[in-house]
This record gives sequence, C-alpha cells and structure tokens, in this order.
Amino acid sequence: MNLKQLSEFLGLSQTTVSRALNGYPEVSEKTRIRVMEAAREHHYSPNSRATGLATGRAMVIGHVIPMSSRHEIVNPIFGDFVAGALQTYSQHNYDMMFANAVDGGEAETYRSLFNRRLVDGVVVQGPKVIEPRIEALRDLGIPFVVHGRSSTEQGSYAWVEVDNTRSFRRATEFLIDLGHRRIALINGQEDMDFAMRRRKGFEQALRAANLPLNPDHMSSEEMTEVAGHDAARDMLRMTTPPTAFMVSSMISAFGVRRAIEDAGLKLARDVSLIAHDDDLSYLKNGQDVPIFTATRSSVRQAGVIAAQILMDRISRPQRHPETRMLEAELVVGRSTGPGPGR
Amino acid sequence: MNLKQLSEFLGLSQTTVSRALNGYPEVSEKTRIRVMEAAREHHYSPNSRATGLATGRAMVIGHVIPMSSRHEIVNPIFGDFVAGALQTYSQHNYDMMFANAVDGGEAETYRSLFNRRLVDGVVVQGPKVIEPRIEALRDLGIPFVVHGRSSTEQGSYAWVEVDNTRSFRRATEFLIDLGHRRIALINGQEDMDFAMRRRKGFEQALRAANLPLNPDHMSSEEMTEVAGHDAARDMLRMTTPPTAFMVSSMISAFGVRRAIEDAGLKLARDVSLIAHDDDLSYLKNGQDVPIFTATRSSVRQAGVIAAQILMDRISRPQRHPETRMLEAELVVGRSTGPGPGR
DNA sequence: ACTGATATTCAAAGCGCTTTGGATGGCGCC
DNA sequence: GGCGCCATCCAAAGCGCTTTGAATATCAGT
Repeated sequence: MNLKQLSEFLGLSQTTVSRALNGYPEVSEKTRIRVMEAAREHHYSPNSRATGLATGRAMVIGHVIPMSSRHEIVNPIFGDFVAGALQTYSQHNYDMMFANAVDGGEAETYRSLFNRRLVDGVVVQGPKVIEPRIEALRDLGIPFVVHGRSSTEQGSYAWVEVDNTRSFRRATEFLIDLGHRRIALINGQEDMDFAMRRRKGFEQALRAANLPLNPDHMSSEEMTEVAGHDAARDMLRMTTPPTAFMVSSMISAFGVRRAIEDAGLKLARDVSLIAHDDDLSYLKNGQDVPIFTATRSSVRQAGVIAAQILMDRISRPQRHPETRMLEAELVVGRSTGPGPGR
Repeated sequence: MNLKQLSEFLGLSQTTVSRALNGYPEVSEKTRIRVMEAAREHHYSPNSRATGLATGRAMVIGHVIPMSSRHEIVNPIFGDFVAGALQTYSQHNYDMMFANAVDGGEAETYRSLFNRRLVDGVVVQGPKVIEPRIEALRDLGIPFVVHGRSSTEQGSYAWVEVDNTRSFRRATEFLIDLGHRRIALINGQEDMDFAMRRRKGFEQALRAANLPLNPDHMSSEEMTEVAGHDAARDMLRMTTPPTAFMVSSMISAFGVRRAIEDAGLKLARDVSLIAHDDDLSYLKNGQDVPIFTATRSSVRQAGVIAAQILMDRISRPQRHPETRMLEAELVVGRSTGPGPGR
C-alpha cells in the first residue's frame, strides 16, 4: 500500500493525504481523521526512501565501527552507549545505522555514509589523543558529536565526556587520605584520550602530595581481566609492592582482585582498589554496598546526552558546538581500607 | 555531485554513466575507465535513497533492540555478535540499522522497518522459550534469521545456534568423571531459550549418572557478577554444599569465584567451576592456560554465520530456511580439579 | 445576486537513480 | 554503394514521496 493507492481508495489527491498525515493545517479536521484511520487500517507507512529523496533528510544517524585487528570498539561499553543514544534517537524519530571501516579508512567511511545520503549526522566513539577524524568531519561539513575529546585537537567541536582527569585525581587523593603511599595505576591503552587524561589526574594527585611517580607502578594495557591480573601480579611481586590500585575498568579490576587473592592478600585489608565503573547494565557494581570503591559515571547516560547534542546540531547547524562535561561520583565500596600503619 | 552533473561533465548520458559504474557490459572499456576515474576524482557516490527507490532494494539489514526495563539485550555479547554480522554485511555491500522497540511492540517495530522499506531483512536476537516474534515475521513475509531457537516454535525458520544442551551435558559429564557428585547450576534466566536448553543438558548428565537433581543447587538469574556471587554464596553455606559449579557465563563465573574465595575455599582444589565462554574480544579467558575450564563458542563467529544465512535468504527467498548448529569446544583451564576423596 | 476572502483540494514538477526500448554509427561483406 | 550486424550510447519513464502554484468550493457581507 503506497500513497497513490491510499489516496485513490479515499478519493482524495496524494497532496491532501500527505498533508493530512503530516499534520499540515490546510486540511479539514474531518478529512484528516478519515485519512488517519484509513492509513492505520491499511498498515500504510510511507516509504522512507521516497520521503528521504523528496525532503533531503535521512532521519538516520551513523555510527562507524573500526574493524581493526584490535577490535577496540567491540568493547564492553559499546552496547550501553548505543542503547542510550538509540533511546534519544527514537524520541526524535531518528533511526541508527552502523557501518564498518577498514583500518585507517574511517574518514572515508564517514564520507561515504554522508555522501550517499544515508545519514544526517554521525557519532565518533573512542577518540585517540591524536584523532584525525575530527578535522576530517569538520572539513566535510558533516554534523557530528564525539564521545570524549582529543587533546591534540584545537578547533571547536561538539562532545560529551566524563571528567576523567578530575575523577582520577579525586579518587587517588582519597587513597592518599586513607594513608596509602605506594599507589599503582592499571590504565587502558594510553593512545586513547580518556586513558591519557586519567593518568594525568592520577599523577596530579601524587605530585600534590609530594609522592614519587614510580613508572614500575603504572601499566597501560587492554582493559581485560587477564591484562589486569598480569599487571597487578607483577607489581605485587616487586620488593616494594603497591598498597593500592587505581584501575581503569571494572573488568580489569576483577583481574586485579584475582592477583591480590592469588598473592595471599586480602582486598581492602591488605591492598586497596578503586575502579572506574561505567555503570553498565550487565556489570553492576554490587547491590547495596558496591563490590569496588569506584568512580562512577553512566555510559548509557552519556549516550543519551551525545544523541541530544547531535540532534540539536543537525537542526541548528550554525550554532556554536555544544559541549558537556559530566562528573563521575566517587562511591565507596568494599575494596578500600586504611593504608599500612594506620 | 550527482549522476546528472557527472554525466554532463563527461558529455555522456546518465544511462551510460550509471551502466559504466555498475559494471554492465554495454559500455566500452575506454569510457568505463574514463567514467570511473571522473567519479573517483569528484568523490561521486550515488544517493542510496534514490538507488533504493529505483531498485526496490534497501541494502540494509535491521536489528531490533527491545528497550525494556530489563535491558536484556544490552548485554555483554551484543557487541561481538553485531561486529561479526557487520563484517559479513559489508562484504555484501549491506549496511546495518538499529531500531528500538517499546516493551512488547517488537513485532510492530519489525513491520515498520520493513514497511518503510528501510531494510531488506532482520535479525532476531535473544529468543525466549515462547517467542511470538518468529511467527509474526513469517506472517509478514520478512526475510529473517534467529540467533538461537525457540523450543515452542513448530514451523521452520532460519537460525544459527550453539548446541547448548550438548555442551552443558558434556561439561557436566566431565565434572562427574572427575569425581564430583554434588554439582550446582548457576544459569541465566530460564525464560530465555538458551538457558532452558543448558539446564536440560545439565539434568541429562546427572540423570544418566544416577545422581539426584537438587533444586537447591540450581539457580536461574541475570548473568551478572553479583547474581553469580550471591547464588554461589548461598549454596556454599548449605549443609551439603556443591563441590562443583556449572556457570552460564564468564561474568557470573567471576562472581562465583569470589564467593568461593570468600568462603575460604580454593578454586580447582576445593571447588570446581566450568563456565560458558562466548569468546568475547574484551573478555578473553586467559592467554595460554584458560582461567576457567569452559565450553567455548565464539559469538562473533555466530554473528558472521547468521549474517551469511540472512544474505542467502534475501537473495533466494523460496529456498528452505537454512539452519546451522555450532559445537562448543570444552577447553580445560585452571578451575577444575578432582572431586572430594579422589 | 455578487464580491472578495478564506478554506480545501488538486495537478504536476522534482528529488536522483535504474532500466526499457530505441537510436546511432562503424564495420565487413556482397 | 547498400546491406545487415554489432557495439555504443541515449531519451524517457518510473520508483513513492513532498511541495509549489493554482483551482475550486464555501461563506460572510453587501
């Protein structure tokens, strides 16, 4: 059933039917109701490709997934971020499209999505410290929003991010206040911008307390259980092992906890741990009392906000790009205790 | 730059340019090369909405995500399955679209995607034991493939699934062979078809060995760390606690391990554990020696296969729906040991 | 009854592509 | 030179919608 058939059935022109369905004023209420009911009865839904051709709008947002050997985006937070964004999109009658990019060809994929008029805007996930995608998108004139920022990027662009530096600084200070002096950092890969910022906050806290920066107590790896375990195990075997860990993800934290227990130590009593908790729906940090003391910020909520910013950018492109800094809250759980000698 | 402009630039008709680009034979090799180069230079890519209108094909596959209160699809395997599927789609020049459904309105969302001609086919994820979506899609005549099956569904449909019953039966038998007699099951929610099948395999193994089925040693919960922990903790406190656990996911297994250690027991020595491992890219089960003994099956690979089946269904709709049963392999890691008294 | 204003409705053009059914030109051959 | 036959190329219709500009119906006011 298409517009033509529906209008013939109703004995009206396509114009009138189209206007009735799209809420234009120059159609009487009586016919509008008649049209609406007929449309529902016949399960009429407009062909979105034809609509798109005629209006020039796609009503779709694009996300690009790099299919690299490192699978970096196929990561635990992916699902939740997307779920949040999708929720906002559908409130605005937008749909969401995914495309994948071969290594390094991301800019080309974005361009292709946009040139083929498949999407009205795109979302950039997982920005690196050096992130060429941002400038490329600006040059192409594609509305976009970044989840995170890129430290080397000078120009303005729309983004939403949790304040990684501040939250890691604050959490490290919390450990220092508890009496810890040898604090280790189990970080994500530091070519990722968020990881670089977390290290910055971590180091700021140590410096402010006049504590030394020990490179042996900092690791930068994939955020997996095994990598977390191995890094922590190696550090705990040192002659002066850390007494506390700052860990960049809940999953790494599971590994760190395993290393602590394998070493015959007890979490909180012997060794403390603070993790970053993205508040993932399938990885809840405990019910009443959290398993881990954590810096918490919902990545799903970040998805909601990113989508809102993008919707706004599409409808008002000439405005200055909106930015939004989120605060992570520090939740105290069962993985932290006083430092040695307290 | 559109077809008309490109053809004017080349001094050719739109017909010829279109044919040159799409590889039709009735155009000379010389002009084809000329056209191709001009297209590349001018970054011409055909407007996919116009192409879609003209051809009747969308070249897009739809996935529907229920935005329910339980967020069941925003789960750890989501990203990997999608990554696998996307890989296949792009080999076939398809893109991927997501839409969300309000609770219970999934059939309507599928219909809408298809009626609006946004997609040529859809993927059904996370089927329940009772799964009305399958019949609905068949009635609507939409090409589809299911990741998993639905036990109550009689008719034929395309699916890909790992043999859950068999893998859980085999793994349980492995524990019995090791000398375990009191084996617990920490399962996912058993309205999900896969979970129901795993329980079936588990029970088959116990019955075949003449072991009693103890309801106190079976739990069915969300597959989270906390739920796994709590279920295992409660069981370990019983007067006759289990000596081994079959666990439906790696994440639950982390929680079970925590409960074991909290109880002052040692994994493998005192209590054994076998987990199901979806081989997620960010949740690797160890490097050389796996952390957990596990039934392993790559969910990313399942995504690849699901997409292939769907591509095939779209191009040859009259064929009998293809089905594909995957085998999980049993990998022996460091979480299993002999049962008591061995 | 007539006018002008207002409320409804419509025909047709246009969005950018594919594809059908020709048209054109060059070639070997008698 | 005239014929048929390919190899190339093209004009135009059509996909299903929106939107412009115009036509028609309705009605209050004189």
